[in-house]
Amino acid sequence: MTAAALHDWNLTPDEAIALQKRLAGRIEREDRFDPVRHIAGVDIGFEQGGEITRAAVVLLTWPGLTPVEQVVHREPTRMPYVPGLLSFREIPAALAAFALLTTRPELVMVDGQGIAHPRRLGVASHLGLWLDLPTIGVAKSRLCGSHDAVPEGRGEWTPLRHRGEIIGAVLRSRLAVKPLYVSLGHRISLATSLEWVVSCLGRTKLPEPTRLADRLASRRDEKRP
DNA sequence: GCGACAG
DNA sequence: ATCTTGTCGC
Repeated sequence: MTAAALHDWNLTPDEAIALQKRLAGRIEREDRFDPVRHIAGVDIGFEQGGEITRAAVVLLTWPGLTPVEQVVHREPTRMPYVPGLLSFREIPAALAAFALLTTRPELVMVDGQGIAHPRRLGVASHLGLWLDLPTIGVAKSRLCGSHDAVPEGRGEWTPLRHRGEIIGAVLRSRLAVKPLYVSLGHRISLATSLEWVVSCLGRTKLPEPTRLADRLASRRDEKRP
């Protein structure tokens, strides 16, 4: 893997798919991280009809989940949304936003899939590889795989399977609300990922890191004070 | 060949 | 993702 290839985000669909297959082999599925003092939440939003990409990162303390830093990076949108190739549309902006942080987190939650992806390299995994940090994918809907009905109890979950492999968990974060699709991104196990997501749940559907990043990315905070 | 399809 | 009003409920 050359540095040039890793830094090229303007690939053809075929090249992007080939790159994902190679990078997937680098994903670490077991826990390997330092004591957590800060957790970051990342999400991307769009402005001006999609012409501008807006990346937001929020840093929260652990424990306590108190927001202590938040950054936003805007840049021209580079490509349209293509299922399976989301990282090539969002990661460049996310990396630029991360570069603005003054403190480096020990854990990152990303709005999107981790390895619960056709080629096992969703945006959370891809970003984890780039940041070389533990990441967890927290998606609001399914990209691939199938699962049984999710138990109704808060915190309960059922495995998400794809081609005979357990690629994630469908978690009931709130009662009577569509479940969350949790999958390991990088340097963390599925079991630990679930523990962290549940630990970061407030009284809303999304865990705090992702919820706050979501608000900042879509400017919901300034629109609805 | 016919759907499905993160954000 | 984004566009959008009211409305039901803790």
